[in-house]
Amino acid sequence: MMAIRSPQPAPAQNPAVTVDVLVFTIREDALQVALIKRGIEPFKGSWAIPGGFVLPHESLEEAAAREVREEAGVTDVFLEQLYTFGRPDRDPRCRTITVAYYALVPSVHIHLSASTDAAEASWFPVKRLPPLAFDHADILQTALERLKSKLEYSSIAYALLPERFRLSELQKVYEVILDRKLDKRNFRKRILSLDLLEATDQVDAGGAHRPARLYRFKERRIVSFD
Amino acid sequence: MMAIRSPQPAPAQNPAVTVDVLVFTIREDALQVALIKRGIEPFKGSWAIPGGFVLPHESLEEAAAREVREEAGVTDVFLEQLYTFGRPDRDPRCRTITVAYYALVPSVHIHLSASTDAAEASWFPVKRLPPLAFDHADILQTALERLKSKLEYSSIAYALLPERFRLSELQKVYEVILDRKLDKRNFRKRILSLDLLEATDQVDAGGAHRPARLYRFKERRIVSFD
DNA sequence: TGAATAGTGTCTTTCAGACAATATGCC
DNA sequence: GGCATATTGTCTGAAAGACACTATTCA
Repeated sequence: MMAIRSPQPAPAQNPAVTVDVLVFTIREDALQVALIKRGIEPFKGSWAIPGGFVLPHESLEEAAAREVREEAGVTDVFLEQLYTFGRPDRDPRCRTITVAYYALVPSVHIHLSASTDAAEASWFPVKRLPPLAFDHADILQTALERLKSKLEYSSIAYALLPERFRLSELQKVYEVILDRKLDKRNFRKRILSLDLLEATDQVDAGGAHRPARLYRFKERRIVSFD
Repeated sequence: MMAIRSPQPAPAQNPAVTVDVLVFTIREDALQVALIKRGIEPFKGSWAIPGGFVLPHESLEEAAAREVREEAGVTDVFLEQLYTFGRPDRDPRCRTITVAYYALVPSVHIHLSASTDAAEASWFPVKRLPPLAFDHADILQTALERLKSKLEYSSIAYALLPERFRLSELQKVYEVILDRKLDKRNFRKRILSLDLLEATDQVDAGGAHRPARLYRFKERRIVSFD
């Protein structure tokens, strides 16, 4: 069976396409996200997820990686496409479709840079966010859900930690993302049984207490379990 | 700390944005996908995933729903965004970014329609696909992985079945998507323990054998378990 | 009565979760 | 020796997976 439908012509003007990147890290025992304060209208003075146009020669992922590099000065970070947001009215200026990515950077000193159309850049704990521009609150919510669910069945946590870490640091990553306390014995039993980690022969240079053994991920890449 | 980076200006011309939709159904005990035979260059004569431009006034999801309606003549189907594909060279004509969706339609007679730039539309079992245009083989692969994983932890199977169905039909849905046989007793025990189904007082009008009880989903919407 | 599918129970293993005491290094 | 964190095991309940026979209807 065959029928003819009316064609949809190419629109007179294409929508603008941007890539927005949520850069997450763990700081001060909290999950934090990098935001910029907008220096131009619309939403001048509001905080927003950093992003920019996709250039003609680059892929979406390359555009996202460039954004992370410009924003946080880091390369080789975990970067994954999140979702594409395209409500017709999401940008009052013109039709804009944004492909959102999220990046995970290790909890070390990350130097945020403000871009030209941003007055300021800063980390915010995801539990204490300022009002966000555009539909960025939706995007952030989507990212937090993805992060929680991926943490449960994959090894993404490696991307938030330095190469060597204490098991208690790894547990803290799980706790701040899942937003609940975990039992130490059960956590260690489960995480070690996954066979993703190996103990190193080093211990940390901690404080006035028993030093902890340092572990590392056997592979510093995403592995799914379950 | 603050640094100034060079701005990325808006590109002289925006990329084209399309929505492609993988329409899946179960036919002849196989997972099948609707494809169109391209009537125009490039890839004239190749099979492709149906799609089209996003119109100025519609959201991405509305564009995808319109595509399903035009292609398969059905509304109210399960529809979910899959992934956005944007390799710079994926369309030889011009920079084109496609937001891929997938739809699940019940295994009843679906009347496929060819659009104007398609010579023909047809169902293909996903295990016997023709060569596909553009990067559509990648898109299909991504969809199959998503479908398998969502089947395991959500109730999407409802969208592939009529309102009332035999448990053996439901099991078949799982088997053809996961591409492996399942044990009948374990399958029934597990699926019934999820408390998503309810038995109706009807049995099917089957053949020369004991009739099967018909079940239905308590809620015809996606529910996640695990 | 034979063909075809429907329908059902037990056992074993694995995993998750509740739960508390001892060990070690540093000051 | 006191403090702060590290490290470790048992029990219980739930769920997954292996596995085979009886029931029912129709031709």
